[in-house]
Amino acid sequence: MEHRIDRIKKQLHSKSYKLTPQREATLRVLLEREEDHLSAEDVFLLVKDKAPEIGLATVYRTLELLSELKIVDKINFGDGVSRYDLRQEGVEHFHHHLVCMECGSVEEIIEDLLEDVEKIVETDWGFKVKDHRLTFHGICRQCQKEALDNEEDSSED
Amino acid sequence: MEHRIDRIKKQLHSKSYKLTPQREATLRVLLEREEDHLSAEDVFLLVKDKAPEIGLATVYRTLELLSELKIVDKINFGDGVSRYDLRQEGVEHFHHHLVCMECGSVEEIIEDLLEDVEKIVETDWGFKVKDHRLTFHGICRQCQKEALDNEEDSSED
DNA sequence: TTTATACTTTATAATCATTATACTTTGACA
DNA sequence: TGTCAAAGTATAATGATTATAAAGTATAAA
Repeated sequence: MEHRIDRIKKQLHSKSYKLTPQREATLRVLLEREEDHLSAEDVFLLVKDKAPEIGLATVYRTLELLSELKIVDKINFGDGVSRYDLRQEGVEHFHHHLVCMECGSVEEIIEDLLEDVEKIVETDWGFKVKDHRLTFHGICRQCQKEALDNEEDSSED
Repeated sequence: MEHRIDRIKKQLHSKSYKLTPQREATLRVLLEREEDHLSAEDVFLLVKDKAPEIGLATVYRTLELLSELKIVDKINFGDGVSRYDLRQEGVEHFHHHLVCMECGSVEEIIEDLLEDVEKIVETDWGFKVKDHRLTFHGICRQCQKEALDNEEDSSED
């Protein structure tokens, strides 16, 4: 983890930003909860454990900064809150999400499934793609299973 | 246009909703500005011209209703406002968008580019896809052209 | 034509995420 | 040590959306 923080520190310095204790605390939270999709509020509460004197606005500013530098991705699943997601190292594109309409869980897909689609867009529409956001809405494996189980139950009475 | 309104009226009735004058006025605005991506506020202001007595909350509720019935799509480009987009008739899936990072223009792609990708998601992740949202961020044809022109200008001095 | 019932709409207030403001603190460097 | 700019804090303000309460409206039975 120290390694990644160091790397990010360098990224900040290269744009003449500093890695202040507050920013570091925020980063550590994001690193520790990498698999989650935390809202600004979530991040704030978790950072508060490490650095209780931090303000909400600072967390917002830090997340905004990290987002500008493409260290995190700011995503929006349409539930009214922005969520912040650490970008995989070395992966230059936005990853995809599977949002379950039943339980609200979010899975990630790291691999790029869109290379072919991007080619089509670039040639057919003359649009130079820089980034993409792809979200599937549907039913996750777990919820499909549960739906099936319930069906079996109800057919037994 | 009357034809489409009639069709939508039937869709509403089939779920026992009524096409009230307010709902009709809202729909007409959406039909007239089909190529735009209007926010609730935009729709409100435009509907006010037709039916000045309408309230903002009614517009929100109408858009929410139309969205539930899949007559419009509620989209979010991350600018803090939801936008509402009439769904093409007979097209059962969400369409895609090309958002220009330079001029902010939004182009639409109606064709489904994701059939293959969805198959992969369903088989590899066991995720039953119901809908998808795909947005590309990049530079539109027009802005690419302008950038090129400027480059030529500056190389002339 | 009344009356009952269930929807709709309106206006306004409330909510909630996010941002702006007005200080205060910190830390590098002269 | 003193100065200055970047960062941070607390709090207020903003702006999109939603909830609420009161009033209106259509429909169908009496």
